[in-house]
Amino acid sequence: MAFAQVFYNQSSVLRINVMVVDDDPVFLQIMSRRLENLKYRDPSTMEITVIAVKDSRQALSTLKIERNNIDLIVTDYYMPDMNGLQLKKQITREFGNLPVIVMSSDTDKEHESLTCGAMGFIPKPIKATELTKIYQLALTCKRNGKSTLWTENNHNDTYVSIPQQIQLVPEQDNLMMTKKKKFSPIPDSRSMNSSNGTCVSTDASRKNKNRKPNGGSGDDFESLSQPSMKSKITWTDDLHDLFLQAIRHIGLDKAVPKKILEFMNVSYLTRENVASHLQKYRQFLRKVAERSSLCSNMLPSNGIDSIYPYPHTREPYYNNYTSSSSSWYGTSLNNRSFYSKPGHGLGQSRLLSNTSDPVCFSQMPHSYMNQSSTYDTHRIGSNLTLPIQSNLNYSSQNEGRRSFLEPTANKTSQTSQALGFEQHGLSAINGSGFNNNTLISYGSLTTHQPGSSNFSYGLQSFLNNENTAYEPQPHPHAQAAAQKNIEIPQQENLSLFDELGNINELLCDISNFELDHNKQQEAVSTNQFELPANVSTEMNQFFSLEDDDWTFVNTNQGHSNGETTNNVAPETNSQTFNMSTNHNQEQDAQDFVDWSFLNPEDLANEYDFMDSLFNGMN
DNA sequence: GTTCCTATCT
DNA sequence: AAGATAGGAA
Repeated sequence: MAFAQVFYNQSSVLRINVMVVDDDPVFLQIMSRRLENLKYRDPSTMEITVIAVKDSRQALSTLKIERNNIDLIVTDYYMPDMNGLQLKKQITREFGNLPVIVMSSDTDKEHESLTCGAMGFIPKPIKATELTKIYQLALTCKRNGKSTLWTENNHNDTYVSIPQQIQLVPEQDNLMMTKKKKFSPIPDSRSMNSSNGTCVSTDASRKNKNRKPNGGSGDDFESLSQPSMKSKITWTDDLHDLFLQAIRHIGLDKAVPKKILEFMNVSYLTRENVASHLQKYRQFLRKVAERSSLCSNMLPSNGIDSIYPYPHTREPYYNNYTSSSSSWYGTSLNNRSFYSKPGHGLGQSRLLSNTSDPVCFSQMPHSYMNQSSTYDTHRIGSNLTLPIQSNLNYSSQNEGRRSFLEPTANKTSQTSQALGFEQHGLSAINGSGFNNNTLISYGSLTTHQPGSSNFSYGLQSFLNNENTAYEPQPHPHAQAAAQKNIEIPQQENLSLFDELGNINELLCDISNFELDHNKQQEAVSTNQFELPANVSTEMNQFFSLEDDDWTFVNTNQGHSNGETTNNVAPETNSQTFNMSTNHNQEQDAQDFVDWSFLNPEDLANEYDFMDSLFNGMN
């Protein structure tokens, strides 16, 4: 049984896992111990486990394996190589929206931390009350299965999940109370006029056929409050990356606005924002599909290659698409697509494949990082400061504007989410590293349709809006209780071919690999597909590297043998913590909680190894 | 009643 | 071009 399953399966104990990152070993140990000692009250129902790592690299390495099991990250600000905020950003890029609290003796960093999306800031030295807050925050995150924020209104051990909030630009702060009156989860813009922040009745909204111009022309209430505070959201690179991660996580064919929004967990995003973006995204995909269909008819269709629009072509993408296109993304493809870059794969959606390519294109504006207006700090009865903000920074309009197809600047590993990483569930360590949600999503097996598009049916169905039934992942909290019944039936069907589906989605350049077409056909009928071992290996490596995602490789290298480590139940009453950064751990560190499977030092070594591989490819 | 999707608007 | 909104439909 996969580790993650067992991890949650042990009992109904709500396990809270906090990763503490600090280069000061003394502080790290003290902090970790004190945090662990916070498992107070009722240890039979809750338990806190601290994963202590000494630097950002180890933190990232650990997350690559244990992303799903870590509920909260508390990091020092000043650390070698990468400071806490840089770590936070990297975490967001690689793993999505995980709650991060920054701590530092330099209180000047509070503002920066919160601006940059940290969930909270704790000044050092840390008081006991802060520790409690951390614990509560972790607990809340765990229960919520998502980032949490506290506000002045709800700091009494209550919480509001971020998606329920609408990000307000600072000028809108005085609307906060008004908007908060209604806490319907993920408000529909039919109820919430997002252009002015005013709640209107659903019926009125829907029946209002006279659209109000942006900024609201004299609509009584909102104009009184804040005229023209239309906050048209801008899909910045980070935001878009998160969007892509969500889609890849959920599965292309199952990605609906609500689920995407949940995954993204960005405070100021509404479902409508996502829906709108999704619509554009689908339009783009459709276009690409059409293009590829046209081109595929002119190219031999063979195995894997057949799923790839222009597998052998190394010409710039725009060579295939002339300026005759008048569509917005056609223009993008021609003029500024990332894939216009010669030598890169063709027909690849930047939407689908955030690349690890180091080439920098237009610089993503970072000015928003310094916008003091992007958040509103709140003291919550302690020194722990929490922003009314999610993990992404609000980017004012016209900043960071970019096409779907524009590259992400300076992204080196932005989409390296583990295959199968799940925000709420278990899958990272299920032995395969696959995303269970997407396992059966994309077969890429429909290439035998004569004369038709070679796109996978996953994509086709997605484009056709053939959403398959989506089964929401229960939150870990729920899982803790219901885990016993959780099966991963797809796991037995796990095959590289499932990955191919994803890869197809990712549209990586896989021209160097070929599949036995007959084998592929067979797989179509049996839904059981095995690649030749050598091919599989190659593919694994290739995909892992190409997609900047080598977790898959790592997790299959015996590092985390779930069977052997899973049954080591964290001792509820243990007062220990695992100083996992040290091999010469103190005795109490390994008494009960066996984190050895993710020995950060080993991970760091692998990281080095893979990093060198990865860099070597560039 | 909510969410999805598409068309349409800005 | 990019995002918001309306309204039918599931």
